[in-house]
Amino acid sequence: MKPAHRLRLLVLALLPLFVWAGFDLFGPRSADIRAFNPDEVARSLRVKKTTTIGVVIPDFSSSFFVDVVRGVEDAARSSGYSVLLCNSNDDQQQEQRHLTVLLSRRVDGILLASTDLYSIGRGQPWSNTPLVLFDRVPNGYQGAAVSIDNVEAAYSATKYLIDLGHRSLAFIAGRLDLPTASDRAEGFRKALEHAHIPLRGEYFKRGDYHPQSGYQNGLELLKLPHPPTAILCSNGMMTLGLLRAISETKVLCPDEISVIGFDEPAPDAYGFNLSTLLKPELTVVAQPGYEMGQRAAQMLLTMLSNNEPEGKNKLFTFQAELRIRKSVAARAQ
Amino acid sequence: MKPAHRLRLLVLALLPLFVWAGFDLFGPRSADIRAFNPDEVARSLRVKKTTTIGVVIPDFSSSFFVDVVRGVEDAARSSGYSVLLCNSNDDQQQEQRHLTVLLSRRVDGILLASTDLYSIGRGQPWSNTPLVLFDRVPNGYQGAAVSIDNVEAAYSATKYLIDLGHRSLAFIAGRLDLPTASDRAEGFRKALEHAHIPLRGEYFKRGDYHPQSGYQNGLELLKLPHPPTAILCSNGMMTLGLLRAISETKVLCPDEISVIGFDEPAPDAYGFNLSTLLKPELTVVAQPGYEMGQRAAQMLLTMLSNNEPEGKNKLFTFQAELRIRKSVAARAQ
DNA sequence: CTGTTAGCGCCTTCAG
DNA sequence: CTGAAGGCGCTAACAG
Repeated sequence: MKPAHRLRLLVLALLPLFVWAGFDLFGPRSADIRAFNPDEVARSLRVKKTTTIGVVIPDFSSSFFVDVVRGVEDAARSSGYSVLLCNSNDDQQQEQRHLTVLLSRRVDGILLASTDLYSIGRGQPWSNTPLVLFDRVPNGYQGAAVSIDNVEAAYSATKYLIDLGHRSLAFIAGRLDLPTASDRAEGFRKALEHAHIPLRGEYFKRGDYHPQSGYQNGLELLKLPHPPTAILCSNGMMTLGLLRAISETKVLCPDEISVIGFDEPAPDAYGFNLSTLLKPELTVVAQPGYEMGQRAAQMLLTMLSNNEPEGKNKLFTFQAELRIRKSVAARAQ
Repeated sequence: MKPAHRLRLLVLALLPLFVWAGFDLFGPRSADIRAFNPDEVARSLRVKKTTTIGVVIPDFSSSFFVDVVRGVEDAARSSGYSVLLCNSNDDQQQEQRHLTVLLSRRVDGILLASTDLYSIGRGQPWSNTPLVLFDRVPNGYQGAAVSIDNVEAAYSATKYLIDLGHRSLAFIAGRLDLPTASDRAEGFRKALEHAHIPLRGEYFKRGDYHPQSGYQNGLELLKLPHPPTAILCSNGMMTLGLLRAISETKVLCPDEISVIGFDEPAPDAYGFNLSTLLKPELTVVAQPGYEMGQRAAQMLLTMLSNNEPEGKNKLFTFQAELRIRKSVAARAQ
């Protein structure tokens, strides 16, 4: 018998004595705040599970993505998961690097709004870490994803403008290699087509989802010999830039130019939103960012607990909501 | 000699032969995209270092904290660190739970804007995980922290109002148990005192840093028999609520009421900020959130690389900036 | 049912 | 310089 064994035996033999004598051996210890604090790293190594999910967003300035992350964080936390947050800054290399890091850190799953969908479509050799795409989902993607119907969203916003009498409609598109951008563009085109309104080339602007391009394209539109009477702008950051352009050129909104933006340009705060306080109060197509994040996380967690690395063709589609405020005016024909 | 050894020996003996014969044994493998993807979990366990930092913020709706996180993420990433993001929702229990989780996950360090400074002041038995406080730093805190001089910031904003002729000044305070809130209140009081302006009790409102309290307190102030001519509001979320109250009551700003808010109510986006587009364009005391986050992360990383768990009394203090826009009007005496 | 052991994948040390 | 072994802290499997 080794000395260690002998000692243990001794302790065990004496234990009842102490207890009987009334010593509170365990009370204070278990009441101690730092009770027992297991090493999750070691545990993760052993059980091959980190209880951590990685989320990669392309833009941390965009309140839409911040909302998504809020939703993800809430859902993850309530299931005991932690979230590793990565910002790709809309840079493919960064995104790749982030994904590599997440995989090497053995996250249990990944939530991704990709800036480089080509590599997703190609089917990355991503081990078999479960993946849920959000917001940016390739058409026909065969996997778990959450998104909105961008064609429909842009279509109905455009139709709203047309129904109010607008015939000179401009569109500021995002990066057209992204499905969100091309789908919104398609929705816009479709609505015009259905109303038999020709689309003038100079009214279709191609931006990149960043504020400057909204500003620049806005300026160009406003300074056209025949400026449009309404502009649909395909994301929140560009809308910011567009509003700036409008304010600088002193064009009156909505009197001279009507505007609809995609996304609230500021986070929803307990029922208030800054859009309400803008001049003019901005009419927007609002995506339920928080809910999308929550949902995406839940889908991922379900995949994890059911042990199904492939999301079975599940695409959850949310409805965008046209929030009518005061940046759109009716137009006499 | 065990069979395994024998096999290995054989392989080693034959290796040169294959190489000599021109077989490219390693080329394709090392050129493979998934090259070698080490298990960071195992590595972390071995080297007792996770290259991960935890950051705990109290409010994910606040664009100030989002800015901070952006800064943290950038700094962390550029040093190869990942960040575990936690939102305490201004709830002490959540915060405790998050901290416990972060410690059990063996993060290398923690960045914290605490909602429960009492426990920090008490000196938590936090192992010796390096900690950098940001934004919310107890007075006289003996550790690494980054913050702004809140007394000074509120003082100079108040002085600005006084210099413009205002004598009926109201203040909407945050949670006064937090140093940011009490310091800003103190700065406000000091400025009045120095100008020999008495502080009327009904002009000093106590909020909780959330939008509703800005709304509620704003409403109360505006409906006073003798309403103030200017309001200083101590954070961005409450300012949102206040603006809402102003807009609902149709009190004219800045003509009837001047307003200064703390923090930009929306994230800075490449030089544009929504404040510029609000009606009225909002004058604010802006904290450099992004820089604060960057700095806090850098301080932490330095502590890590120098292996100094105690930040040596280092408090880095940023300057807040009064961004004068159009929500403040001069007042004839 | 309790107590022991093997090994997760890596790095560091030490032997050859 | 190259290769083998031990062990980080944990848990699942197994032995008593």
